[in-house]
Amino acid sequence: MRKEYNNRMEVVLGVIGGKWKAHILYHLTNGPIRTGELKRLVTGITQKMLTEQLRELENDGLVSRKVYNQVPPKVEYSLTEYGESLREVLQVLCEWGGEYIKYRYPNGEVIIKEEAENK
Amino acid sequence: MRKEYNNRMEVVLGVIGGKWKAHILYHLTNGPIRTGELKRLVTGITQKMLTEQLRELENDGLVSRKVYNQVPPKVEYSLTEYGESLREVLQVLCEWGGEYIKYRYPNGEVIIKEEAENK
DNA sequence: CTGGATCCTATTAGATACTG
DNA sequence: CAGTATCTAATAGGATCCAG
Repeated sequence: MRKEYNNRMEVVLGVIGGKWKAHILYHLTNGPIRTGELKRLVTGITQKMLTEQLRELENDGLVSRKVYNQVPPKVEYSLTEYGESLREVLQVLCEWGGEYIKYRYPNGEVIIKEEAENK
Repeated sequence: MRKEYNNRMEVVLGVIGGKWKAHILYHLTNGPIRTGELKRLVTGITQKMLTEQLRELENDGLVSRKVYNQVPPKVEYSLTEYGESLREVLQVLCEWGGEYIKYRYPNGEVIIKEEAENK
């Protein structure tokens, strides 16, 4: 199937767009992680969505899936070598997010839990 | 309404996430643009979605809307001063998109029209 | 017990027609 | 031309089931 894109933004959104992917990838930048842990970290995602999104990321070459043949089952996801190239991109996104909150809610009306914890 | 985020990625996705926003903002980085032109550039978007997304971006302080009181109507959208801070972020995303295509389709099986035109 | 699949419902996006 | 309203189609969410 031959696909055409109108511009590079279409490419990016095709690969890491949607409601969950950037979020999943963001957590994967901290190293390999098991399904359950990932599900816990990506707030609000369902098992179904998580599996679907991970499969797509695998097919796009950004994530690899490692199955440990044991009971109880253990599956770990991690960034592929090429997936690592997203680290910087995700970092830029996150930084902007942090600045945005400061800009819009300078008096701390809105908080980011992960950062509040580090105090 | 007091909102809480678990991390900065949630913030970013809340503001520029979804199927269309990054795409719209990307075109706005080229300067003020009329509704119809924007609709033409954001491939596949419907009038309804375009209006909805622009309203949300307005409410989040990233986009401003200027109405010219004339017949036929003319409305122009542009980035706000703060919205300009997204320029760099969108740029990083686009660059990654360009690299990704080269990596996955090194023999040019997939093309990006906007770039093909510049040859 | 963990990871994943399936089915059904709820929510959101798309298509079309209409108004100022 | 820009925007709204209504209806339909697609997609996400929830509950439940299954395999190892």
